Amino acid sequence: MKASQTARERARAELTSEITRTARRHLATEGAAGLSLRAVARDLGMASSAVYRYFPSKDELLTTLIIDSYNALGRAVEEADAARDTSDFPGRWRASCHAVRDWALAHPHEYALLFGSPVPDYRAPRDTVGPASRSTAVLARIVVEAHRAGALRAAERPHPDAGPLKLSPTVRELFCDSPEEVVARALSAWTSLYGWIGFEVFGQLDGVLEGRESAFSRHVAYLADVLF
Amino acid sequence: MKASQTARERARAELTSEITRTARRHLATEGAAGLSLRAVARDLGMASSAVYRYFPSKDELLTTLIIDSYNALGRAVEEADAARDTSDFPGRWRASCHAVRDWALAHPHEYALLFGSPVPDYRAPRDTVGPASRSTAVLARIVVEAHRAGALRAAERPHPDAGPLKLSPTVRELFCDSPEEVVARALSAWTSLYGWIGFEVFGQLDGVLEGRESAFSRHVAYLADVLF
DNA sequence: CCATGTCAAGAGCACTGCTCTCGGTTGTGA
DNA sequence: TCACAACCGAGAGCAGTGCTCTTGACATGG
Repeated sequence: MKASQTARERARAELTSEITRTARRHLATEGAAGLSLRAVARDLGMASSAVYRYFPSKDELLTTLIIDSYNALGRAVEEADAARDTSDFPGRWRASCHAVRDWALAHPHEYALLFGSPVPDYRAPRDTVGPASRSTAVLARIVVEAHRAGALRAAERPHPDAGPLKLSPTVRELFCDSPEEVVARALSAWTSLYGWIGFEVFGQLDGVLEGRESAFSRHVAYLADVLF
Repeated sequence: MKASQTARERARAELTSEITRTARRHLATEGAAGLSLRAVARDLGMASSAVYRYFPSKDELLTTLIIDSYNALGRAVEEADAARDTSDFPGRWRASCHAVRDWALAHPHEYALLFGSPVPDYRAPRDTVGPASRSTAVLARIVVEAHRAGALRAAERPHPDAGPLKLSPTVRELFCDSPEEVVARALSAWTSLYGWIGFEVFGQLDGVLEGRESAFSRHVAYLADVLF
């Protein structure tokens, strides 16, 4: 019952992963907009219609690519964070930020797929939210643990003209019992991180400055100053 | 010689602007990827091939749309800045930041065209760099003038582990004789501003928090703290 | 008044996502 | 063992895209 079904299903799983693999290769070279089901099928030596046996639509294929990319980014950040001493919160912060940037620069098209202009007529299904929050969860954890260890100055300097934050339950859970000021500063730093990286990946910094590595380090240090 | 040619040329100019107008409408509703020359021609009741008399390629049409969008954003920011008292540097900063955000939220597809994932196989011609820097120039001017007026604390707190910035001549000119620390902090704030706005426009903040207006104000205030 | 240059339109090419049908294979329950 | 059902690949086809080339109509200027 197992091996018998496996004959077919193994071939199916094989071909499915083969499709995603070549699709990922196309995505990395041509970009999301240039990803063509027909081209993928052509590379695999099969009819374009056959691909639809494995992915009911291009969006479905895109979804698995998105999930894979989120996981790849998440893993990279998790590893960078884990490589540092647990109590070295600024070091963990810097390492995680650089991990995001390194991954983004190494996989610009995947980064564009995750954080760039949304693909038209594509609605991200529920399956993506888990992997999507993986890298962000690392950054949030660093902030929360730093706050618990008393290594965070953020909470001590609440901003005067600050209205209350209306956070979603998910985010509130991510930050546990951290005070609002901490969450607000973390949100600010989070978006700022991706602002720089996005500009760098999308070429907005192209004619602006060289030596981006050290300039980015400075940026991350400023963000850390807001937090730690 | 003038009026005679004008008969033809006026018709040509008329149709050209008519094309860009409907193209801009399509862009605003469908997005850059959904912009179709054939659809524009259909809306105008003419053959698709006729459009190519006015724009040699889709990229060319896209370029004028990009320039228009950059100018619209630039004008919005310039007006917001001009509406404030010249010496109220934090106020000008806040107003300009909010102007960028307001324009972006009002024109999400145009924003995506300017700051989102680059359009595949599209290379921005030189004509775009002028309008592109317009909105950024406003922010830079605020920082420079604040520094000259001695209203900038940024220069007083240079960052310890900071390598030298290798700026392009254009940017160096934009910031005149401002010290490196000021430029670095301005760069950081600039990217952070667009990081938040990009996340908001592209839906990254969708399930994260409500009351974005006040949360954004807080973000801008943090950025101001880094600068002023 | 006629040659010249401009223009819109149509056909056509190569490409896309996607659907449907037609055989062929494979797996399974009777 | 055999038949039936499920699955699978290939091909044709539809509607759409950007873009090119040719054709015929029109206005303009010498």
